[in-house]
Amino acid sequence: MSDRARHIPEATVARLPVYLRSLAELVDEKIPTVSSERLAEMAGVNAAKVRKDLSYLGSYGTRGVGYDVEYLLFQMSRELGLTHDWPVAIVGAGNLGSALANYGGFTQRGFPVAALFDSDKAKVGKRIHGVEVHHTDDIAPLAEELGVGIGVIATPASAAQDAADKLVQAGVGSILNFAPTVISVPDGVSLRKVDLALELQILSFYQEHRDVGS
Amino acid sequence: MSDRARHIPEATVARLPVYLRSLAELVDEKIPTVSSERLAEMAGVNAAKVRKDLSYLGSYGTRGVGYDVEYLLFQMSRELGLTHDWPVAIVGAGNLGSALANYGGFTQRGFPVAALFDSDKAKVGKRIHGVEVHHTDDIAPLAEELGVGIGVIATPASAAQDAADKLVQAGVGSILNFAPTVISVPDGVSLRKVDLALELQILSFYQEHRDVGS
DNA sequence: GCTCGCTTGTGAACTTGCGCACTAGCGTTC
DNA sequence: GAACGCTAGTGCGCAAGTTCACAAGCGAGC
Repeated sequence: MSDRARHIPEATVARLPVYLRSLAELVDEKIPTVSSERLAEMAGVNAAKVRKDLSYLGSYGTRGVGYDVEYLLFQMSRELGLTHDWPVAIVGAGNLGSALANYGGFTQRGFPVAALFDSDKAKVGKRIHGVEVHHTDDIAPLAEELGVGIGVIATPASAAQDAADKLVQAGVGSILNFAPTVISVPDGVSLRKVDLALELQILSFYQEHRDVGS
Repeated sequence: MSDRARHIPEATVARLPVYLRSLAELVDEKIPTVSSERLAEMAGVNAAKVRKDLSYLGSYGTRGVGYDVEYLLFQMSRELGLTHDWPVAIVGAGNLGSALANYGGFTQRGFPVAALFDSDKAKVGKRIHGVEVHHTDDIAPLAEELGVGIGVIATPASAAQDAADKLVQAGVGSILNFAPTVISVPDGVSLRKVDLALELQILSFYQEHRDVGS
């Protein structure tokens, strides 16, 4: 119970932010306690799954009553590492990179854009949403100096692996990849991807194979 | 073998587009055949997994040789339903919706933007990237008329469920949700989500819990 | 035409994740 | 203060997915 080293399953980790958002909504509505059933409904999952997921964080519920919304919110924020900011570096200052830098919700949610990088020297020196664009050759020294832990890759596919390598070299431990390609990182570096075309193609499959029976 | 109704596991379906992209690269490089090992390396997965995944499509490989790149590419495109276009409707003509409509790669990959919808009457009638913005009240008749099978939700969280309901009512069978909220759809409708904040929070967790041991 | 190397296809063990169903235990009511 | 209703926490069987390891079988070379 007291050891912080409990291993939390990946599937659970991926759901925690969903619970977090639900809890934030409940706080807004000034609802003091919530049952696993209610939370499950809000998060679109099974109630038993909610209880099991939350039990990995500790025993924060009260039997017969439910979970204290604010307390659980705090504990979950702490577990997710959201009690402090995570400066991010964005590699690629094209359409997507600029859009991400301009998107205010980034900073607002505790992920301020600390630096922007591009390999195009014509873009270096410009400012996007108040953040200066640096050359990709300077990723390592700058990202390290700014304490960047999370890197975002918004380059074309062809430049993505190089960007990832440079981010890793800069000591970045987590990468979010928007480039439509597979990139590889050393063990110990977390990697997640967001790929629009891929999502649409998956939906295309299910659309193509819709139940012909009904 | 011959029955097309084989059930393909979800996890496999999600990987098919990755293989597809790898195959497209191989075609560009004029490489005629590929082994499961090579394909696995390109897709960033295990070779046995590649073979099992591909076996769900049929026996398209040749022992001792590998897979014929072009033939496999064709079969996979067919299975994914990518041999024809899938007109999509985008709900929400704000920052994200506009960006998506402007993003050419959409049409280019066989997912032309057939219609744009917004609940703001001031936006109705305007054209974005050549596509007229309609009112969300007209989703049902228009989407049906245009043969839209896939809907994209790019609204604020508060409007997302309503958008989903209207898309479903219009007969849309697949939805890609960009709104940072959980939405529910009836059985038989496919739903996938892309959530930036969620991805960053997941990375934040792993960043916060990085191995203190090494 | 036989042998040998190579690669697919797949049975089977194993791992992870899910969800039921039950127990533990808090708070309230009488 | 005893009994009851309600909800968290969890053990366990089941399902899905992954990986290993091997048999099947193609093609090249002699």
